[in-house]
Amino acid sequence: MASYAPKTIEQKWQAVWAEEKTWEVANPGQPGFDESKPKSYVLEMLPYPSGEPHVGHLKCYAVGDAIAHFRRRHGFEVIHPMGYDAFGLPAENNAIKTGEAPREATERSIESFRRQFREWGISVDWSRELGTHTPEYYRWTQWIFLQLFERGLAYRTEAPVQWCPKDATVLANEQVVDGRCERCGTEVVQRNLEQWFFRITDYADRLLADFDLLESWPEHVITMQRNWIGRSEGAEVVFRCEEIGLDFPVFTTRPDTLFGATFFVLAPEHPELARLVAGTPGEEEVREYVNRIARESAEERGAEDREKTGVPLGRSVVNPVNGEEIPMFVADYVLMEYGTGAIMAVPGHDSRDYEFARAFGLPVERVIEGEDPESARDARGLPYPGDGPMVNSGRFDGKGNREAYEEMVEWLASEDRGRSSVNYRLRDWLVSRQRYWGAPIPIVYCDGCGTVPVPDDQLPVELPDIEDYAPRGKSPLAAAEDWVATECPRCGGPARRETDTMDTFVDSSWYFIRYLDPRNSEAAWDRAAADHWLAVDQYIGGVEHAILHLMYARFLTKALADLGHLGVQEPFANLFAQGMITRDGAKMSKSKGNTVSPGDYVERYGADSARTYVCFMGPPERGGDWADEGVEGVNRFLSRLWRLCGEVEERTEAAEPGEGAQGDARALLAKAHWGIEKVTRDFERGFQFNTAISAVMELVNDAYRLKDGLYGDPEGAATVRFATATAASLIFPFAPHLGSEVFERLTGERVWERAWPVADPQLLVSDTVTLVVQVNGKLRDRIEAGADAPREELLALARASEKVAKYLDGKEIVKEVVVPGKLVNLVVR
RNA sequence: GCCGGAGUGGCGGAAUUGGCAUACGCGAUCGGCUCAAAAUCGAUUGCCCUUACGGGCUUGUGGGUUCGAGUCCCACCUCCGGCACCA
Repeated sequence: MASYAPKTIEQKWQAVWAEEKTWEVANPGQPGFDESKPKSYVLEMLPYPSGEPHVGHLKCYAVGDAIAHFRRRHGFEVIHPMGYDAFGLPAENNAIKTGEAPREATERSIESFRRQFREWGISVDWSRELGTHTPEYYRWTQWIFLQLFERGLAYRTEAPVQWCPKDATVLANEQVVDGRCERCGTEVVQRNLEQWFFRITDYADRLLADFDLLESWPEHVITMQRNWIGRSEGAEVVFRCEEIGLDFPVFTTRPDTLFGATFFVLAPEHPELARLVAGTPGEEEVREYVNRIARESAEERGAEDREKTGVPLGRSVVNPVNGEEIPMFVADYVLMEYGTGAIMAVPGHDSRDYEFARAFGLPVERVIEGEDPESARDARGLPYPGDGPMVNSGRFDGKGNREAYEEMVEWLASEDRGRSSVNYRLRDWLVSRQRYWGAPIPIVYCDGCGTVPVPDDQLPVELPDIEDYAPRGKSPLAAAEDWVATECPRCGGPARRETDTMDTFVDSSWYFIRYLDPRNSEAAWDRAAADHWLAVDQYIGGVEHAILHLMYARFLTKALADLGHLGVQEPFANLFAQGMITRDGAKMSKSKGNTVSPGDYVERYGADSARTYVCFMGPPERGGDWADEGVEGVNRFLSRLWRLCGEVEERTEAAEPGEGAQGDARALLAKAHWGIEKVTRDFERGFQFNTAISAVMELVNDAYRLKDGLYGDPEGAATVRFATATAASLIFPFAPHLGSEVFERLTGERVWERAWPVADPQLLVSDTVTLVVQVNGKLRDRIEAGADAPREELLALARASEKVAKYLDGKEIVKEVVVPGKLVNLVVR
């Protein structure tokens, strides 16, 4: 038999799957729909097609495909689609550099991704393939935008955004890393621009509460989202500046410390700042400070060890609880983006306010007694963040601060000077981009009618072809005059199109629904199809999307459900976050020159080896370092299985082993059933593919060790054949081509049409066990014993052991511990 | 600083409920096959002492619980990831 030639085998089976459309599934009501089977939606995050797929893709799709195969063979109708998140910056940046249209570069990348995914043998229903950059797709992205717009969930307003001066464009928050432009490394600055937003903050509480609806998500992903949403309960309290007659509300989580407020701080961006200081002696100094802060980058302002700075305003506000006048400051440690952009400062109980008070010589007052002055920063134990009895707080003195909290809020509400309030770190989702390569926002501006949505029957608003992609502070689309100038859909008068495009996260927030009905030209999806397949039963992807993509998709699902278009509240019932593959301990990057191209390994060792290796290198949820020797090792194992198959094919007849297997035949049969049990359990217990694969390796190793002694008798020969076919069946989810080939050669059947094997429980237990004998907890002997031997017999065996005897000599046995079927521990003195 | 994850051979990593530590793979050493090499098949491979027989030690560190701890409890150290002046 020829040596293992993965390419031949892989091409053979890929052709079968493509011709027979093996992995295609029908929707309810369509021909071929099988209503007897339960459905399972297995989905990997769709790739952004840029250049070639990398090892992260290989791992993601290898893991997802293994799950899809496993579920199919458990009787599920598995939907397993594929598509491309094809709008985005890299293609556009390439266009700016080379002039090549983003569409062309993108189509080329898609072609390369599609080819490689087919070469990997991923079991995809290709009839559902989609690209988010096609008018057939983004027409419905625009429709979703309009749905949100009509319900007030999409709105336009002026807001500070991150601006990269070098690229002359706004950046998404996620494109700003440590205050710098991800692309060119330039420090970003804030600018105020008219922007479109989605009202995700309306859903903050439901996004938190509905974690309860999820079946299985990694705890750390939920925690990251929880932190991102950043819900804080507290109170809004109004401080009044009598001099100019203005109210300043603040948000605080500690209304119980109100009596300790000794000053008041506004953010440098606070809109009332100019009015407050107009005509005061300090006006110039305040303006200089504000300008200085405005010029600073986010990186400088967020620096870890930054000293507290600020300027007094020469104004004061009145503390509503005690009528005290406290001085106002402007300081950059107060952020305009959070709360009201103003704080009451309680240096006695807040470390930041304390630092500021120290720097400016402001009074520090204690209003809660601490218990442990020892651990505190200054002699009086301040600032003290903990609980305790109230002091210096008027009628609240002596009460517990938790109790005072409630009463203080009630009292403020009755005086109309405050109320309980909840604040979030989460901001509304800024979805407009001054970019070309995205879905145009379907809005028209008319002098007469204002902001007018493009009617559904005029969708899609197609992205026009342009010549110059360079950003100039506006979307490159603004230069496409013919396209911008349009008619108002409402009055028919002259109007101008919105020239911003949508954040690509919008595209990828609903693609998993479009897969369910991808060719529908009448609607974004058929409700019955969506109801049948949703939610996604198993979602797989990199943990780098733990917050943004997953939260946006959750939000959009809820919004669409509220609008009556979906019947689920959560899109992804189960989430598996795969770990990142590194090379020489470092993240792969072109600049480091440490990238691994899956194509090279597929070419050299075959797709089965590459796929199996990424599943074998360690627990898939953890990262791992790519090692060429590791791929070779897996390739050796698959070659071994291949050679075993060839030999078994020649030397044995097709047969099921009988009941009466003895000796080595029985041992090998038992090992095969152990392997079935082990692989099945590893799948069910969180996709522990590394140990599943090692179990198949053990089975193949045992077959090699025992085969020569078994070929002679028919029972033994049948057992070797069974063991080899079982190994093929179990490795199939990881190495589908070789699994199919070996299984077909040995059984004449197609492995994916066979149900997943079930272990015979009788073969999982053996008649004898190795009894471990310990003296004082230390291993002294191992003895073969009957599996169900009673306690006395095991003790007798243990005492009879020569190796044990010398440790008992002259000692008294004070305790005998017997774990039936496992061990005896003799405790001596 | 806060939140999460992890520390086991030369390396990646295994270890049901507290019961044989180091499965499987890599690497290394030796042997069969070969004129030779590759491939392959087989053997050995945690550390220390010992010619050997055998013995001792070992899961980041230090304590504890237990007949028995990689696993449970307490304290600490290190590394990785996320968030970070969020009032």
